Amino acid sequence: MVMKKSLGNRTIGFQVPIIPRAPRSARRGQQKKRADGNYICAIELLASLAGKLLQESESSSASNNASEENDHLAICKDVIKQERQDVDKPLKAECIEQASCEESNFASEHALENNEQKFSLRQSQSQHDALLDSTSTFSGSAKSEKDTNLKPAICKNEIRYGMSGNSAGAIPGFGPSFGLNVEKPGKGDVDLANRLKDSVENSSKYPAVTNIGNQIQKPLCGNPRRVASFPRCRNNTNIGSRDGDENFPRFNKFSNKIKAFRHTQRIGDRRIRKLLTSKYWRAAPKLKDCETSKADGEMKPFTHKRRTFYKRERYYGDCLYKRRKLLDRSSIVTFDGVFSGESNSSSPQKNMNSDRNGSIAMMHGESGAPSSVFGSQASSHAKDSHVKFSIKSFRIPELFIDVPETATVGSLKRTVVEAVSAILGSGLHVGILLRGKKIRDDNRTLLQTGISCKESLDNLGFTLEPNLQTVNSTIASEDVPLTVPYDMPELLTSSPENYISDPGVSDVPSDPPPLTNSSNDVDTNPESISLHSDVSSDIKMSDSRALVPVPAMPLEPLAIVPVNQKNKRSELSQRRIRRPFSVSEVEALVEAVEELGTGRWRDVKLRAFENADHRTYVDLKDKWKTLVHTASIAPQQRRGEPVPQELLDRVMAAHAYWSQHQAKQQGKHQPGTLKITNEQADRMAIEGM
DNA sequence: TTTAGGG
DNA sequence: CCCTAAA
Repeated sequence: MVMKKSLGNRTIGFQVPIIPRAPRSARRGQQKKRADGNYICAIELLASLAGKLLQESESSSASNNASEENDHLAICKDVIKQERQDVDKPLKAECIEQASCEESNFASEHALENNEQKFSLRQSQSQHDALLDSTSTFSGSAKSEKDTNLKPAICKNEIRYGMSGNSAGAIPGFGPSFGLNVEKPGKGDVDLANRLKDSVENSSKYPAVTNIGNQIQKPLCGNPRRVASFPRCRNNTNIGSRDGDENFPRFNKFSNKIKAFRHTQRIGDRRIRKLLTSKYWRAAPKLKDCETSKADGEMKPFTHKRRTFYKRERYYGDCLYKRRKLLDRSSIVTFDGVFSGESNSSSPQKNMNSDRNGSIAMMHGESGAPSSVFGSQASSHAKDSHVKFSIKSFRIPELFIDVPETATVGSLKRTVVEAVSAILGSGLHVGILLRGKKIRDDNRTLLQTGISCKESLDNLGFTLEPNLQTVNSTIASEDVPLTVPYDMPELLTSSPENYISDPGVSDVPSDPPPLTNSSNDVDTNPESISLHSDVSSDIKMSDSRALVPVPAMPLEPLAIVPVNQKNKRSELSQRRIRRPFSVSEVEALVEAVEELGTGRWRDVKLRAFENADHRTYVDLKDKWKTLVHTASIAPQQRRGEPVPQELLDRVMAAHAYWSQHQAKQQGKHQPGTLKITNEQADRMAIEGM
């Protein structure tokens, strides 16, 4: 039998929490075995690490893992529960270092709570439970540790891990729930550059710090990368690898494993890719630079206010730096935004509206002033008016997974991951939905689009879509004032005025590490980072975490077939931006057609639109078609920029002429040859020509 | 890749 | 504008 699972375009809210966990089995230092099994996935690695930590901390009572694990689970759950109770208290504490594991747990937990309902995968209950368990376990282990000396180390690791995960970027979409606030700062940008520099510089240092952590930490570091690798990044420049390998001797082991894993994955990817490549998924995938994404992991840290944030930056510094190079442009801006965003973090509640996609909450505020109330709207769209977005989750494309009945749950998970990673691997970009409709015009301002109104906020949704590598690169919408990044494949654009960032989008493409951590996306991209930073508020933190945690599922080769015709197009390829023909273009077209006829669009293109890359011969043909139609209908019925009747007459004349001449006899016409039929002449006479 | 048409 | 079958 085949199981079909459909993710549908649903928002998957909480997946995040799940992600982090690795199967318990992975936990106890059994990594070796894992390696053999192809299964090694970042999660597992993490789990293993966690397990090691536990072992050590718990005194190497190593005996039976199983029982211990179970205990851990129990513990975790308990802890979680407790934490939940405590949850309400703000996470404000700046614990970057101390960042208590608890918090992290809490975050994930919280995320779960919030998102559970949203969880769209219709997994069998058992699977679901399994996921939860694994998650719990993971956190649990950490928790148990907290009392030990290791605690600090662990915490650090977590943080780090999270960061790296962020860089990995990835999947946010998929699991997406993350909260993000976007805001365009407008000021305070000044420091950004410096900050960035610092962060970058520090990034190199960071490793050292990490090392202090000891073995455990090392592994962690490795994990992120691993994760990164997951995604099929081939090119990986692997930032991680470099640093990691050098710094961490042990890492090599991992890397080997990882490689193996990758290998496996690739194979799987291929399959997927094939599938993807099929008509529905044309866009798919190239993997861009995977590097950045590497890490994954839980993203806890996210929020811890600024401090944390900075740390993160350091961690990722390398990545960021690279990214920056790659992306350049607006990234910085984004950052700025982010930083400024911090101020926002005000009330957690901000995010609260979720549309049906469950994803977004927007708020308006004047120049960054936190509008605590969600709808506060853009009362005045004054110049500096800003729109704040808190994206809790993204809608993802529907996925169909076809797996043998005999497949294991683990394989199913892997399959899902694979499918997800396949999509992610191709890169994502964000789509914006307003009242269920996609907004494609990136050049429109939020105001124009209506996104700034309260109502629209309620009906706003963000989707993650496979990125066409074709990047329109419109991205640099520098010219465009407010832009919704929507089209941009990779980068989020930060429009000068408003900025909406799309978390993860850009990064994602680069690394789709399926596994993990979602955070990466966000982190990776400067933009995303910025978003996160904004989120600093406690609540937000939790949200962000949620986002981060992307599911870690091991991959196994299963067949996943993205189907969805509905989505197919929307997700894969962006519809080109509509660009109405101007009168002058119409004139040029008419002229060319008069001379060349209606069957030589290629020539028409060359003759009259050679320099207009956005006008393909198909476009010209279509335009001609519409012109003919336009000319044949009453002027009142015509829409758009009116075309001079004179041109329409010529269109009709040419159309008639070439129709009669069976047109297309290529070649023979000399310019000016067009003859006007009587009918046309009459018409012209009537028109007064 | 182009054409030609339907959507 | 998109998508495709044909050529």
